[in-house]
Amino acid sequence: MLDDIDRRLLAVLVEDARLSLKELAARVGLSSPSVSERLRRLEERGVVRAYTVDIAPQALGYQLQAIVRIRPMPGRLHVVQKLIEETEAFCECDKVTGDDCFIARLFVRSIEELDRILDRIADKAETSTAIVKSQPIRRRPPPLA
Amino acid sequence: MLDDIDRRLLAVLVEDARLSLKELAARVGLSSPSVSERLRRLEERGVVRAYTVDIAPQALGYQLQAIVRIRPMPGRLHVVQKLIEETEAFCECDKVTGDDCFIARLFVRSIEELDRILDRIADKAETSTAIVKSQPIRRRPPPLA
DNA sequence: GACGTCGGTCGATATCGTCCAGCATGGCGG
DNA sequence: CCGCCATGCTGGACGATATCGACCGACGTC
Repeated sequence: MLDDIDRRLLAVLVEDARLSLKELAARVGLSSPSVSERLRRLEERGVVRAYTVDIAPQALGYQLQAIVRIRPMPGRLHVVQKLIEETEAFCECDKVTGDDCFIARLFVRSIEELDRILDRIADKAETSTAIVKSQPIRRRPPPLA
Repeated sequence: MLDDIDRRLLAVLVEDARLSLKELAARVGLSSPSVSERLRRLEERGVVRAYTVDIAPQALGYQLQAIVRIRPMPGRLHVVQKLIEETEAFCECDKVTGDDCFIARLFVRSIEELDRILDRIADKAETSTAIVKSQPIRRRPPPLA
């Protein structure tokens, strides 16, 4: 599905998605129109979902990051999901198998803010909160091989 | 720290980090040299950590995503952390407070692969695995406001 | 073996990025 | 209160880059 050049192209873009076509072309050993065409097709096929920017949460004042496991009370699943989605501080949420229905990541400016947000869920779900102390692995794509 | 234009710039870049300076300039109502200078400073100050590409894991053959909580056995913390870091399938790992020492995200091609990877940790740590069924919120930055 | 398709290069032209000079604004000291 | 400096913006010129069209070669099909 992806050939070797596509993979190298993606690997380069993971590092710097703003490189010029010319530079990308040089890195993978093609001409820039070819690279342009390959990118177009990767986008079209949905391999590339988006080009985006990685922003340091600290720079925005978010000093705290928490991972919350959320188990809605019977019959409250949809209400809880909606509440999570509408809370902007939740920056990632997965619906998973097992007792915990949702696992979500939360960025907050303070413990008080964390408490305030979790309080709003407290009567509809049980939550277990873990504060992030460090990130041995910060978001990376799965191996391209 | 960040003014309104910086925030709008970041908001635009989150959506498409490959837009030209000219286009970015038009979106925030400045000239392109100004935008260029603002980006340079956002990068310099560490607000922008990187420009990157969001790749669909399915396109690479990763059909399964799991979230694993990992509790190393006494004295095994560093060995376990090293093992996690060296396993490329772990694409995110946070060290957290609480009983679970690590919470990690794993991309795999099959249940067999998941089993194989967790087996390598099994004698050094207890793990609880949750398979991701859907993603109500897929990675987004915290509110820029 | 001829033909169609796909993916590539090359060169011309349009578009964009960068550099520079000059100008407006806001904060500060005399 | 006024002048001065620092900062950040703009516009235009010029070099760099993207895009488009024409063409080429490899490969698979009939």
